[in-house]
Amino acid sequence: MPAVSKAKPAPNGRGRRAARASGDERERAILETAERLLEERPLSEISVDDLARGAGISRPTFYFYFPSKDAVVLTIIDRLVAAAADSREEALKMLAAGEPRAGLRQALEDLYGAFRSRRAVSLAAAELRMTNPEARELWSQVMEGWVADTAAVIEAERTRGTAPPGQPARDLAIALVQMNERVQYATFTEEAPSLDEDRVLDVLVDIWLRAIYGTAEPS
Amino acid sequence: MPAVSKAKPAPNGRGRRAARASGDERERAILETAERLLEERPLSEISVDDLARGAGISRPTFYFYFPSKDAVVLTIIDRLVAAAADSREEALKMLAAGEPRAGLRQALEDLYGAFRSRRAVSLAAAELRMTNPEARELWSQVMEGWVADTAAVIEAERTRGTAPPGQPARDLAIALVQMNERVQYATFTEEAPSLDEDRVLDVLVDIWLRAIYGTAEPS
DNA sequence: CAAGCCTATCAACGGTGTGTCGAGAAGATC
DNA sequence: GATCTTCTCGACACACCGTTGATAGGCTTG
Repeated sequence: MPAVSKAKPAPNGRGRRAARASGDERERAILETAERLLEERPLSEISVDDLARGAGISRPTFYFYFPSKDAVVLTIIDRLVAAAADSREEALKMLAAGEPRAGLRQALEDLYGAFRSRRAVSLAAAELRMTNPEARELWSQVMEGWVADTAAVIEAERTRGTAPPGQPARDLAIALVQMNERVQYATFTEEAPSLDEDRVLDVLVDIWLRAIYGTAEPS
Repeated sequence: MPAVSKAKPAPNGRGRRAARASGDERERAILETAERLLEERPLSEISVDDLARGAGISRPTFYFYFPSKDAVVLTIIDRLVAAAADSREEALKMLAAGEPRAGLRQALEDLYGAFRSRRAVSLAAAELRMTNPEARELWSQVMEGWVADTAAVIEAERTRGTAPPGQPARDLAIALVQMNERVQYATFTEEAPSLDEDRVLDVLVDIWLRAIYGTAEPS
């Protein structure tokens, strides 16, 4: 991969140029085309040519704006992730101050909503993660954020004496966060065994509560 | 796709011919090459040519034995799934008769082991699921099997009075089974936040027990 | 304003991978 | 030994990728 022209050292790390003037519109057109096409078919069935044509330019010109198809999708995912991070902060405030059940429900609901509202992008992220290390890294950071927050909440509840001891808080957090990811993904794709859109949060909240606050002493 | 010669109507539905004599060895060679290469790199970085050369034949000859790279991997996954299904039956016997904690632990351990012992194939299955409908369908059936069994166990425990009521048994089962899939996948790939090989079962068993047998009444 | 310099564009090329077609070789079977 | 079946591959057509080099317009700036 030869240098991406010299240019200014890209404000965003994603490798697309700074972009100015009319080129800005083109760049937006590419991103919008990508989002539009992702509503229709999976990432693997979208070519660079599709993106270029959709944005009204030729394939080589596409490469003037983005170094690859993956870079386009990563830019889109970046935005989704940023939006979801805001949701997370909101949710944590609510959780920190009070009622566990209501707070947790609100938190998981916001999170679910953030991805539900951009279903196609969420699915593309999962697809890209399979083949693209950068996407893997990005998603890792996202997961790590939620795990850290969740672990902190669990620790706090245990210290407060409202939650009983058990598995290490971080381990519990990892499993719960990963459960949410998988269950939500299944719901989005409506794959074979999956939870209904309107049941998924009830079930997840219940498991979180039992895992965090419950003790299981089967007779 | 023109008819696969006429031949006998393939014993297996996967679309490869019945194969006889020396062709049998070739077919095995292809499958073994695929498994070997999957230990080294992801499915997306293996070409039909790699498989052909690995089996000592040319690319066109490969197509005499399998209609595509995907078909090879599906055949391999088929076998893994069959082996795992055996594990499942074993595990259920143990669960049906007695101690929930020990039984459940044993069940999840067997399941984990079945996929752990063929880590590369398990990861390839996950990768293929993203792009191949047939792989998706196959995996769906696998998940459905475990969900059905798990739901049955939960129902039974509730009827026996050993487990309290709660979310519908099937919904609970779906979330738990999907959690296991995701958590185990993360452990296999050692991705960013993931559970240690030797902690993963402790954590999963604990969550299952709390989700099934526990009630959560946060103060 | 002419000379230079960025931004933006694309035709054409070379490369990799896929799947098919048609022409055979090699070994049974009649 | 003629024929059929199994098995093999060279050569092709196609799709997609990423790069090169040439060009055209705008915006400085001396």
